[in-house]
This record gives sequence, structure tokens and C-alpha cells, in this order.
Amino acid sequence: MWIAELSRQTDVPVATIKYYLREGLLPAGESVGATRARYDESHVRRLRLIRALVEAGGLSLARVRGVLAAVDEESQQMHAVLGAAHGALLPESIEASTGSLERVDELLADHGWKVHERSPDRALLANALDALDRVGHPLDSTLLDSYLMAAEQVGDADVAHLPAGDRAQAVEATVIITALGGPVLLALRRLAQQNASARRYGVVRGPVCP
Amino acid sequence: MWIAELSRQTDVPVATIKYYLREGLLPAGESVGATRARYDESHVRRLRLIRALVEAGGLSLARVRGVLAAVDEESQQMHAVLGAAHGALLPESIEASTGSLERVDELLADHGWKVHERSPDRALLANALDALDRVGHPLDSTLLDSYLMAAEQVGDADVAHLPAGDRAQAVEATVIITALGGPVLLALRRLAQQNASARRYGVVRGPVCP
DNA sequence: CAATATTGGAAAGTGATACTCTCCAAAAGT
DNA sequence: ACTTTTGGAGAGTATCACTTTCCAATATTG
Repeated sequence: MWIAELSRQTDVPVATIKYYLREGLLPAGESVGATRARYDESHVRRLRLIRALVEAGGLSLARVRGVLAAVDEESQQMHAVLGAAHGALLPESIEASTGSLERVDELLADHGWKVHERSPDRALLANALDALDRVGHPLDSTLLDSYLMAAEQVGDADVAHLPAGDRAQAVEATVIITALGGPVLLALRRLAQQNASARRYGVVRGPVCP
Repeated sequence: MWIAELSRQTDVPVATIKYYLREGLLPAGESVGATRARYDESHVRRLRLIRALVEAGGLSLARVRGVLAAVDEESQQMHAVLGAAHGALLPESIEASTGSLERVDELLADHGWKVHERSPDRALLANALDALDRVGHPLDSTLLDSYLMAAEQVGDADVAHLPAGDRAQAVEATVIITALGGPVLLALRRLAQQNASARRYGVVRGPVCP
């Protein structure tokens, strides 16, 4: 198919496809003459993946680039793919207080979690705890435990549901569920908060949506 | 205190404070003469809140403005404050397929969740499910159930931990925990995924962080 | 065969966001 | 008297994610 057809099938403007090609997010089509290139199903899939990560996952194009690199890295073990996908999803350097980092490490140790010691998530978590401290609302330890147990449920379920057979599909499923599961979980959490709030405070009329 | 002292206490550059004042994110100080204004603890707290929402919560200044408006709205019931905070945290119009919206509504009905029928979270959730469909990895119903139960745990715990006494503090705690709890939960989820992945796939060496 | 349309490719332009810098005259400190 | 600081405003800057405009080389259509 030509670029116009690729645009039609994915609902992405031709100009944007050209931009993604320039940026190296989308591999070039098979060049047919000087002013023509042919695209195929793989381009349709890749383009849909990019749009899903950007629109629903809220990733920047820079992060998408990193995620795609992790997807395309053929040689790695599945466990490493997850680590690479996580690495691509996060800023690589976050600063956090040693106090919060210790609290995180202790928490992980208490529950016997086996995570990479240089995982950016440790620092990211500690950083969030620091921010809560700074605004004068430190995260209660029992609340943090609730978060951890809920996260464990979800993380276990995520990994259990990764397809076992085809490696390429498992890799894609890994980045998709990691990136798009987040918004799903956060939306459900807010809905659960609304439900819990309705029970705790009672509702005269529904909540006001401004 | 003068603006320089406010800057010192919050680690926010004077130019940025002036910018926030212009943008109406920070209320003006008490004007003392033509070239002087006095700031107090309330400005320090507000500024720290803004920075926490922006840096740790990842909110845009436009969303912060909405959240602060919800905080400052004195008249509302606590339940409405939560709704307003949620409203401010999300885009107000998200489109989703009727199929996914029905799936969401059914899910909420099955679990007896009482949420506002026009909550943007419904559409946001349905939109995320649509995105998963479009990339050819529809969200498995048992996995969605795991998400829902985990979200219920967290949402219940969040609301249970809101301070009961002072209303102003409860309002602030509501927006803080809603906005900053998200990153905490997502970081823990990724750590849980790493742990589950280590168990499922075994680890020869630790995951590679690129 | 002529007229029109489409393509790949590159460069420049756009609009939003979040600052950051420069300037100013009035006032405060020394 | 002189240096510093302040509030206020305007302009400038960097990044991001496109979008527009241009081109010459083809393809398609009549």
C-alpha cells in the first residue's frame, strides 16, 4: 500500500506519518523508485501501537522511541524486556532523599520483592514519598501497605496474563499492558474513591462535575 | 516575608513565583507600598502544593489551576470536593466507543459501585479499553477484574485515611492523595511486575536497564 | 500525449506550555 | 548618596508535536 492508504487505515494524517518516518519511529517503507515507497501490515500495526502509547498511554514521542527500541531488541530474555520497557517508560535519573529510599528498600525487603537494585522505580517511588512529606501529608504506612498489596495483585495478574507462546507477541503485550494498564488502574481507583466517598460521606445529590 | 524569602523557603526561583502570581496560581501578597508586598505561611504552603502537583503528580499548570479552585471552593460537601478534584485532574471530554462504555457500566453495576453517571473516568476507562482493542491486545476480563479489586482496595483505603476533623485540611488531603497516590501506585505496580517476572521467567542476571 | 494528481523528502512555520530574562521606577537598607 | 531589592510588565527562549509549504519525479486519467 502507498502512504495514503496507510493514513486511511490508521486515521493518522500523511504529514504526521512522514514526521514519524523522519523521526525514526516508523521504519521506512520499501522504496519503489525515487518518489514511491510501499508499506505493509507491519507499518499499520506499528503506527497503531505508536498512537495507542501516545494517546491512551500519555507517553511522549521520546518515550515511545525507547519503548519501540525495547520491542525491537530481539536478543533479550523476557525478564530483561520488561526491565527495558520499564526503563524506557521512566526518566532515567530521579533524585530522592536517602530517608525515603531506605523506606522503600525496607518495604521491598519486608515483602521479599526481588527487583533490580538500580530500578528507576525505587527512586521514583521515594521521590513521590518525599513530595508527600514536603506538602505536609506524609503517606501513612498502613496506606502504603494497602498500595503495595494492591500493586502486588495487579503486577502478578499482569505477568500471569502475558502470552506464553510467540516471543514477539509477548514482548509487544508486555509494553502494551505496562503502558496502557496504568490509565486503566488509575481510572478504576478514582471510581473506587467516588464509591467509597459516597458511602463515607453520604450523597444528597450526585457529585458536582465542573 | 518578602518574595526573596518565599523563594528561599520553597526553592522556587523568584521569576517563577512572579509568573505564578501573574497566572493566578498563587494569590497576591499583601501590598505594602508600590514596590513591596508581604507573603506568609499560606503562600509557602500553596507554593509547595503547586510544585508537588507539577513535579511529582505530573500535572500541567492548567490542571493545577483547576485543582486549586476545587481546594478553595469553601461551600461544597466533602463528597463533592472529591468529584471536583477528579474533574480538575481529567480532560472533560473523552470519546469512547459505546461498546466499551457498556462494558464499563456493566462492570460498575456488577460490583454495585455508586459513581456519578457523568464522571469523566467512565469515558477515560472505556477509551483505554478501546486503545487496547485497537492494538490487538484487548484487556482480558479476569485481568480487568483483578484491576478492579485492587482499585477497590486502594480507593477504600484512600478515603478511609482522609482526615476527619478540619475541613480545609481534609480538602487538601483529598487532592494531594488523589494526585500523588497515582505515581506511588504505578511505581509499586512496576516493581511488582518485576518481582513477578523474576519468578515467572527466572533470572540469570538482573534485568538490563538501558 | 497532455493535464492533473500523488509521492517522497526536506525545510520552515505553528501553537501550546512553562518558564526565564530584561527592564523599569519606586522604595529600602547602609 | 549610593547600592540593593521589589513589584510589575513585556519580551524572549526552549521543547514538543506536529502542520504547512515547497519541490521535482513519477502515475494516473482523459
